[in-house]
Amino acid sequence: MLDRNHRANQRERTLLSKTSFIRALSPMASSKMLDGAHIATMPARASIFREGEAALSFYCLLSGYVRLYRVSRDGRQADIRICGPGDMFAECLIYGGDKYRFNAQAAENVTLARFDMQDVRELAEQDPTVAKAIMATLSDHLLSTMDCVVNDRLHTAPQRVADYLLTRCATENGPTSIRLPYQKSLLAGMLGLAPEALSRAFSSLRRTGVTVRGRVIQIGNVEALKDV
Amino acid sequence: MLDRNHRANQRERTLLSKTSFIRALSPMASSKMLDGAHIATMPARASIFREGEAALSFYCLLSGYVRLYRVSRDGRQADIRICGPGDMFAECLIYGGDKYRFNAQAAENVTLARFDMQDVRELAEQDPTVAKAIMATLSDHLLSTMDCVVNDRLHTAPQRVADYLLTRCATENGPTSIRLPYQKSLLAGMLGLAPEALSRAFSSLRRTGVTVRGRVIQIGNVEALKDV
DNA sequence: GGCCCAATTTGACGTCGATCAAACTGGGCC
DNA sequence: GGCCCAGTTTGATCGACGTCAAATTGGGCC
Repeated sequence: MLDRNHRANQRERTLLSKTSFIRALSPMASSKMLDGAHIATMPARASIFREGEAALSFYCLLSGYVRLYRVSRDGRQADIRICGPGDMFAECLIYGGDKYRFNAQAAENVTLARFDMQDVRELAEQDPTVAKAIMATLSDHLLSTMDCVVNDRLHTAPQRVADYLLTRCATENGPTSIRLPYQKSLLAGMLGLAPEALSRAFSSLRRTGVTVRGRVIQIGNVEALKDV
Repeated sequence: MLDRNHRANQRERTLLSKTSFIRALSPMASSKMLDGAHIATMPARASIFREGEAALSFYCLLSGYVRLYRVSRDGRQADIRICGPGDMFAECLIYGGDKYRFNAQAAENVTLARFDMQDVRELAEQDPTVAKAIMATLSDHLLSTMDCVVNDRLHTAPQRVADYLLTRCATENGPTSIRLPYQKSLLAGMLGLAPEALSRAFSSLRRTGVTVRGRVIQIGNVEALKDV
């Protein structure tokens, strides 16, 4: 399951220190967290944990993308969140139950830091900056999951895609272009769409000046996307 | 907007003390929270706060139901969560930004306790039980919002209704009956359905032994609902 | 540069749920 | 008990998206 599994080396400590979670900690707490981190690399499609397993650790992603999803009785999958470099996941179980509530899978080769829940719980009791950082992360994830519900319920496929493109645009107006950091099928899942529906949404955005070639998306006019 | 607005009296302090949030606090923190609570009653349909307003307070509901929702550009509404007695809401803004991110509206006559965010932030720094209780609440809300996304994406209307009924069933098997605590249109919204779709879902569940008369739902066999 | 295979796109079709309009009902109130 | 009206149900229609199958493409690799 785990390719490698070791304590964080200097390079990995530096990467971790740049994440918003670790940066929010006091120097003392930060170094305790770094000392407690276990680093592992996993190949694409590997399972990180499964729904129902005992939730002993939570994770911080250093490189690659991870898919959090649940499976229905008839085998269909629904993505809950896609995590990228710097994102934490399963932190909702620090005070939220003792079993994982969804599956986590590497969407490509990934490097991740694993933290022991119990250790962090104890750290949070002693150092208020730890509790504060956890609360900030939980709030952030809660708000974006709420956004997800609202998007699903109010927007059509082309609108969700336009929204997504806007969040990843550097500029506020005019033409620009974006390179997707992952496969389209992953993007489809995070928008709650079948890959075919994403493809059709892109092609319906052609009239709005959006051109797709592989992972590169050309946007004729950012303003125009705002009123899809 | 606010009918009454006063400090919590004995009756209200008792109600508040029974909520899972307050019960998780140390005696000291608990009494500070109760002292800081402002009680208000509001009539059905009244707005409690709107998206974009400065987020100065969060709330704990003492009686009635509150709808959290967002409005799309073309005026359609999507419910994010329905809160009942004992539920907290807008607590995700304690460490999650300075503006409300959704609207809150009384679904019927409600009594609610208002807490000053800044006061509670300070309390959380001093007393770890406060931070712990906030984290537990945030985790709980995050997990149930994730459930909501998954339900929307994987289940049809009859399945969502069956799920809902199962969560509110006292018994594990055999026949039973349930009384909805609110209007069907509110239930429809929380399941992400139009009222018509909820009605049709109920009528499609008749073949599974579900009978509806007003707010009373008769269930022939709880087991049967599990494999809708 | 060409090959190859997985990823993506396109086409055809079915189903689910939104919407609008009209009929009905149940529960609060006198 | 009867009235009344908001809330709910029913009917008809439509658009959006999922699914399956087949065609196409792009990007990694030699």
